[in-house]
Amino acid sequence: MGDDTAVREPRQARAVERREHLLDAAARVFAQRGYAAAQMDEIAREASTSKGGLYFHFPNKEALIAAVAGRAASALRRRVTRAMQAAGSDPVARAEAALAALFDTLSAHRTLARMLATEALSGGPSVRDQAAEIEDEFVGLIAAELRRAQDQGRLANLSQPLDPELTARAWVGMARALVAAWAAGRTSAPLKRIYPELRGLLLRSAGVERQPTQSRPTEE
Amino acid sequence: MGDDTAVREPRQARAVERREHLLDAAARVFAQRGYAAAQMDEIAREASTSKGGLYFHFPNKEALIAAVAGRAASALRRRVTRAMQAAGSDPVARAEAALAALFDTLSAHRTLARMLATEALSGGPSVRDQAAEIEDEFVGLIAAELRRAQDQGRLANLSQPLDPELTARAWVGMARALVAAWAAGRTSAPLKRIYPELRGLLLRSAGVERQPTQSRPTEE
DNA sequence: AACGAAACCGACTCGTGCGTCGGTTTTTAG
DNA sequence: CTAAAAACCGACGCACGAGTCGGTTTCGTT
Repeated sequence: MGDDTAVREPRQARAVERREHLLDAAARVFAQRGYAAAQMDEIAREASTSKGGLYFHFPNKEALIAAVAGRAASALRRRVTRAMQAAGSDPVARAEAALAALFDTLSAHRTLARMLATEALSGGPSVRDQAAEIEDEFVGLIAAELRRAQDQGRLANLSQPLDPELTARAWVGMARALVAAWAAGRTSAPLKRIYPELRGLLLRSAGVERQPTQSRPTEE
Repeated sequence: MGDDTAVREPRQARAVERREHLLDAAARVFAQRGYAAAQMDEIAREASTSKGGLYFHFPNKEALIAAVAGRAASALRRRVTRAMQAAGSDPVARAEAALAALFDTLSAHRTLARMLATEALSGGPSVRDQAAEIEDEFVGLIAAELRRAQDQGRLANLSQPLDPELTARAWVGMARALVAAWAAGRTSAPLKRIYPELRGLLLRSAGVERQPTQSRPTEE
């Protein structure tokens, strides 16, 4: 009787796997059509299952997109925190690494980019809030590093010391705007050219002196 | 028989006025509820009229929001170009004035802010495109000034000269992000503190040397 | 005043798509 | 092998809200 806990794993494992499969399909459809236009029927079809099967795993459309967004958020969180760790202890390097990770995660998955940059806004208020929370989390992360950088005197002495949170928000806004423009195909610049330039804008805007050694756009 | 054209003006004038009235109501409702959730019935009620009356002036919901957005866009355009003219011929001052005008127009009318910053994205593709076009127009305006500034050697000599369009996009992105955060109440900073700081971020990011004299946040 | 056109009204139609539910298949336990 | 639970199926019900339409009122013209 030692197999007490492991015994029912097959059930659970299958269920989890299935759920994941459904989320993948949902993510694709949401990304392509947007929240409102995405139909539960189509998502089911995309996952080669039926509406009933879909509704067995998720109580409604709202919950489904929330789950999709949640999963995307944690993937992003994982990548970003990893990049920050890899960047060592220099706060400027860490902040920049976070932004870089955000930037190329978004640009790698248009799916995710559309979710967070545009589509997230069209879902019900709950989704909107969720997206805002994710963004806030990042802003907080970056703001903390900026604060440390400030304390260590890594930023230029400005007439008035800059507000780390506000600056972090602006940074994220810049990144978002550039990714969005690129994703929508409204800029001619190729991605490779965009990031280095963004990096320069970011660092200069905060008055960083002695830039950290360029960390390549986090290849992976 | 010289009164040929002017004769039916009373009719026209009333019609225009009425149309304007309807657009006001629609703008309020769209701003509060968002495109999808706004109901034609409610808009009609808000304008103290009926659905029939509303549909007499606009063929459908899509056209209505397009008209609202179009009107907002031209108001914004008017303000921005006026601010730029008032700023004289210095390209840096002009670019900054444009941003400032954008910023405080948005912050003065949460209505408009929500339209352009968030809600515009949830309407059908046609509205999304319209919003993107408006943004592109601004980006172009600012990019042109940045280019001139560059030619006049007003920007720091960077390792690689910066792309004006990309920079302009980033600027708009920053402004949008800060206004959005403020409008959603997710930042503690009051508006008065936000703009000066944003201004600093903008100018530093582009490596502006010899900043123009501070143009007050375009009071009007 | 009398007529026609413009403007307005609101009950109704109708497409759409979310969520339900009785039933079927698949999986697991004994 | 058998039974029960889990997982899945897809036709249907139903609410919702855009847009229609026949009728009414308001306005300008003669």
